Amino acid sequence: MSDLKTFLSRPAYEIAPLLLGALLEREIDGKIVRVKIVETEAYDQTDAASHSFSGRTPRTDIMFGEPGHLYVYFTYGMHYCCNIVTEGAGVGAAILIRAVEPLVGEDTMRQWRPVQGTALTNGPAKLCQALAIDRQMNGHDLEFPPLKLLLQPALPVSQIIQTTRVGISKAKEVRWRFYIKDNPYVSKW
DNA sequence: TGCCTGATGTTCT
DNA sequence: GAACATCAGGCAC
Repeated sequence: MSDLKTFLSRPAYEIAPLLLGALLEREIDGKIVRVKIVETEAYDQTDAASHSFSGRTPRTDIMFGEPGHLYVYFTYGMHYCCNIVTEGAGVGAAILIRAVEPLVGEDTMRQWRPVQGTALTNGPAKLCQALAIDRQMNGHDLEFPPLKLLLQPALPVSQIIQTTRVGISKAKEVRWRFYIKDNPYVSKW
């Protein structure tokens, strides 16, 4: 198993803070876009707010698969959100990418999402639009183009804030949301 | 500045 | 048929 998949073969709530600062490299129409992950949320099957809580279905099949793949779902009739699958095959766990910071190719991202300022990527559905991620990317292996996850050294604990999650109706008390302190791209919700 | 609501499709009960 | 891991725009203050 690759280093990336070995790294991700642990509980989602352990990995979620470690993914802060990691990079995503996306290739769109031959152009490279690189962003830094600044906000994550962990979900697993013991968690009533998780898609995998009620068992494996055709929709959540990816979450129960091999770690290191992308789980893209469609929600509220208009939005995509993307998750990184963690733990082992058969365990329904994933980490929602809630916000990223543009590093390279911001112009390309604004072609897909023509807005000003941090609204480009400061929410889970927004970053999917800016990175041109949709259902066709569901199940993609993050070791390969056109979307790669590049791990970085863990951030100092003093830079990481841990809170309850947002935008959910169940299991609100679970403190599995992590974000980088003082980063302007962290979502306001 | 902050609350409220409409848009809209997929999934599961 | 209802719920939903959202967002943007409108209106009140």
